[in-house]
Amino acid sequence: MVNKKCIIRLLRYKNALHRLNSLGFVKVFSDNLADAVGVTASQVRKDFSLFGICGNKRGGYQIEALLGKLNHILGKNEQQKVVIVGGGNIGAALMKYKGFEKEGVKIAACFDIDPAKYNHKEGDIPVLPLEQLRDFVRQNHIKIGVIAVPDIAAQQVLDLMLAAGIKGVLNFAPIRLRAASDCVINNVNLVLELETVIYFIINGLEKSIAEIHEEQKS
Amino acid sequence: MVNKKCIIRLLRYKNALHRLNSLGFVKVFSDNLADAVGVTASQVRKDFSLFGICGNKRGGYQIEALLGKLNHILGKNEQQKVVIVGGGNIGAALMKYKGFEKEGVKIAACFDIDPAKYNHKEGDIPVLPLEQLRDFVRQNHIKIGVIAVPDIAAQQVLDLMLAAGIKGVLNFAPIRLRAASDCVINNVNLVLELETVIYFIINGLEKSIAEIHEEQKS
DNA sequence: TAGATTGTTAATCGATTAACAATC
DNA sequence: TAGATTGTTAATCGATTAACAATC
Repeated sequence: MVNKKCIIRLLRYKNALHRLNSLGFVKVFSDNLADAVGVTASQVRKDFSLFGICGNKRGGYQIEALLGKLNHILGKNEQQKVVIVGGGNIGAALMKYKGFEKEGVKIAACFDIDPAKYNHKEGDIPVLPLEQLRDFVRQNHIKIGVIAVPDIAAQQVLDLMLAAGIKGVLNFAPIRLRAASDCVINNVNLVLELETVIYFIINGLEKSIAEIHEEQKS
Repeated sequence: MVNKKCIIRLLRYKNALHRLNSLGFVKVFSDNLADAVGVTASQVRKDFSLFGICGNKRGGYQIEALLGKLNHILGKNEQQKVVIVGGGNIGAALMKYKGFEKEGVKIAACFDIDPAKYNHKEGDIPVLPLEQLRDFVRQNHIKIGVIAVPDIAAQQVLDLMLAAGIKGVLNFAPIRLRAASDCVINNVNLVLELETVIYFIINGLEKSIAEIHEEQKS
């Protein structure tokens, strides 16, 4: 089934293939990819079959063709534009972080209610008044938003985003957001992530820590 | 089985109980907790039974006693000290973020190799030279670290941390870290989190988006 | 051809949920 | 007592892995 974990694997296959490609490799076997990403070869073939990706019996997969298909599925052929609401700690960190641009994700603008944060220096990501969110999102056909505001404001911000046309959200506020079922919400709770580490340190790993490693990111 | 997802549920039960407690409630049924956290009542009782937590047949659970047990399991009775390595975007955001303190997590210090970041203003979290990591961790008996350095430095930083006595790590660098099996590593890859949202927006939700919601954080 | 690898089906594994006896 | 809720066992569900026929 195509769930979040499956997509994360696809993204990792894509990254591994990119590395192999730039090393000059032309073809790859499910086995190699499995090693590179840390899953079984069965898993790799199963994932591909879910997306109708075929290789050559006995001949493995052509890396370039495979990369092309994965890039298409993952939306890597066009730049993906996102907006951030909240120019505080997390919002500012995300704006400065180089990792998004590398993956074809463009942070188009950030919105805040604090005039002290407004900024439109050449080259910088603009930080604009929240009132401009709606028009900006519509004019730029933006579908993805990041919520990086205090808990108390998060639901309101989500509602604004959805009204403006945003379809998917990465939410850093540690609250449960209510949204229509056709809206994708992915929550990242940094405190919770740290608290799980604390638990396993306090209580020892013997109670099967294997699962935390499952989260291994490529 | 006690895995990361189970611990996250426990943390949410704890949060929900805290709210109920401050509203003056004295007892709670598995049903109420299930509603509050968004799981089934069976799941709640199963989780509790895994940790040997018993209620009263017919009478539910005493909130205070239950909170006490969960706080104990989750290490909430003592303040948990952590260090951050990397005072860049993410490290700085984490230091300023108020959410950790509220949950009894104390960021004791941050370490960096860039002297421009060093700082020891009264009241601020000190940013110290990386060379001091080892002594600081040992003297303060710190077991938990956060890696917020560029990918290229992450493995080296992990090795330093482990050598200093750190047992568990929250890692923001998007690479696979190698560590002894008795070390807990929890990876958070912000780019990947956003990329999964992008996938589901591009390809529509019909392919079962249910699972991304599973990540709902309390 | 013989050998190796895919694609898919069946088996396994693990986690969640339902059911229900115990009992307050 | 009758009714409601727990704690636990059994059933279900879903995802991963193993196996193997197809085939290059």
